[in-house]
Amino acid sequence: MDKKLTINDIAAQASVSKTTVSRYLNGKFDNMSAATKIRIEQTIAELDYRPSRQAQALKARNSFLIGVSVADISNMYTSRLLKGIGAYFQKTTYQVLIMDADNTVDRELNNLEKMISEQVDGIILQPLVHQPDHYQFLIDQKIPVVQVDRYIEPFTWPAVVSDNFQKSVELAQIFKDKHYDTIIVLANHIQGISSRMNRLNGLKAGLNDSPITVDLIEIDDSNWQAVLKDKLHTTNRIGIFALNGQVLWSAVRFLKQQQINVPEDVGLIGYDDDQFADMLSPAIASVAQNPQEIGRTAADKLAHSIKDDVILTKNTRIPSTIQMRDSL
Amino acid sequence: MDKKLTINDIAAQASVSKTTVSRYLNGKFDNMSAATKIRIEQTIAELDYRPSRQAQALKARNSFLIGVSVADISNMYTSRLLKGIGAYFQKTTYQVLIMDADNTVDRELNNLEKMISEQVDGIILQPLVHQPDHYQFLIDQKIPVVQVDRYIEPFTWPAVVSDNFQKSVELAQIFKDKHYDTIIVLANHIQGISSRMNRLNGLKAGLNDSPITVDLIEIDDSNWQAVLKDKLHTTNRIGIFALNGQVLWSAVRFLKQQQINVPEDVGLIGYDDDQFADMLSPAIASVAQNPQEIGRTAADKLAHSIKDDVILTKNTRIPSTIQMRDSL
DNA sequence: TTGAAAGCGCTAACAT
DNA sequence: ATGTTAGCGCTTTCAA
Repeated sequence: MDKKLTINDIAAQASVSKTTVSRYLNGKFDNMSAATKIRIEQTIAELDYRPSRQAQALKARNSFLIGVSVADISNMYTSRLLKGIGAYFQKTTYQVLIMDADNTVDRELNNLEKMISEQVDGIILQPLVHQPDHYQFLIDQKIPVVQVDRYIEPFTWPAVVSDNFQKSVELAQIFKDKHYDTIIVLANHIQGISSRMNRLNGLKAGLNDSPITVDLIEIDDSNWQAVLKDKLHTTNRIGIFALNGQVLWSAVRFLKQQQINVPEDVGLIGYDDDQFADMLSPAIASVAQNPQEIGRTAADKLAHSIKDDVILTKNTRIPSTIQMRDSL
Repeated sequence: MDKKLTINDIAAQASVSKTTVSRYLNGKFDNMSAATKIRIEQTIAELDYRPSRQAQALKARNSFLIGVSVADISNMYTSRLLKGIGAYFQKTTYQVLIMDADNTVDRELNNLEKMISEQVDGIILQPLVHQPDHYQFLIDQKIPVVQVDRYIEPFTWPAVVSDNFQKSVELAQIFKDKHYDTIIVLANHIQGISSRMNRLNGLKAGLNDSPITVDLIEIDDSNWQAVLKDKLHTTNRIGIFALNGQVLWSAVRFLKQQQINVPEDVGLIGYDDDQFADMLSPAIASVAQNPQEIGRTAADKLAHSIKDDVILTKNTRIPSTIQMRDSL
């Protein structure tokens, strides 16, 4: 493999100093003769030279790198989140370093340390842990961070999330109108995940003036199916509220397998994966978030936070919508 | 914001030269007194210092960055592909720079140029264009590249793909056994996308000893629904073969809306999104690829290609499996 | 209008 | 066992 081209090669080839080439690269044409400019331009084109971002970054003391840490890269919420983030930074000089924590705390930690080593200029974080002290090392770095989807408490960094609590209050009203007796909230490990907690708490808050009871089942629990089956043995009207797409599909699969009919035997609504929910028979009601907009907004906030060196700790809520369908 | 720590800060604090610190960082303890080692260790821990990868990379003449260019980040195939790639490089010193071409040729070009500027050590590419000359600038860079999912022809870089052709031959046998008369292949723009072409051509090859005809409908064509509807007006036994997940769901939605029954009126099988296909009624048969393994394999090939500076142009096929279900 | 030289944070050859 | 020094590719004074 031949050696990489450097600014010196261009300088030599164009018979100017590298200072002048550097000026050209940075658009400083104020005091440059047209002839020189053209010569450099042609040389660069001819040799197909591209300046090293490594070296530029070293000099500039910032890397033009944005770190993005997601909980699990392989779900649709994340995909769409990344779409929003990527589309934003595409138009800028920043590159995006995406790291997948794979829902593993150690891995997230490792990823964040790598980001620091990469001298990232800012981080978008979907945190796995909700205690701020877990992230103290990051706080100490004073790198701009924007949280997405969830947040640690108390607020240390701004967060861009869905209107989880409010939407669950709305959902509570629907359950009341439809005369449900019991709501079973089905979730992954919920403790400390603010989005999930808010979905649960919003529901409880919305139902606290009614006799409707709320039960939580975490599907990380290996015998959740038995527990759920047990709860379904009643003449009460029961609704299941699945707190994310993955959990929703677990529920659908379980109900199908148990030959429990929706909505006759039990009502069902879940978060995310709206397009698929629509295609089942019966069509499943769902709460549709807007992860792409969450990503875009977070990217925008981060960019401003980097540029203005200003620390915003406000929580931004992106509206989601309840899609009513036959399952409820 | 306070200035970043450098190797000089550690050297000063620990009263050694930065060379010694550098030796410590690189694990060269051969000729280092235990006392010095401990002192440096403590200083680094105390100040929470992390060496700058920018500077290390500049010195080492490589960036420890891997560029990944995907056609569209927001679909499940891609998510799982990235999972496999990320899991592999997680264990290495490489960072992954993911860029979404958003199915736009210009954007892919822009992304690849950015990767070159970042001096990436290698690239994993899901190419949008199949003419090698479109990528000539990349070929000229002599950066190791591994293609995934599809490939340009003639082979310039190694590719890791699914066994598309072979699996379609298998599928052809199923269509024959089930006495179909006509197969409608439903796809996105197919020209030049090797994976899609191979799926179509494999089917044709498998059917060429039978009277079964094959029709292609591209859903990029705005009136594909009318065309499809028209073809369905026959007493022939028709099977629809959707070449990816997105297309499959378009088909499902169309059939549902037209109240065309599967499998009574028409047979249906599609690529990808296997878990969802399973939950519909009737359950949809599908060809399940293994994108995570494709990603892992591509990452592994790329890593070797970088390390050994060896150019492999072999095509690697990762097996997929046909999941037969009620829809066919 | 242009160039020489210093320096960004790090590594490595060559001292001692 | 440790330090001095040069240099990676670039930008930026300062000088001419």
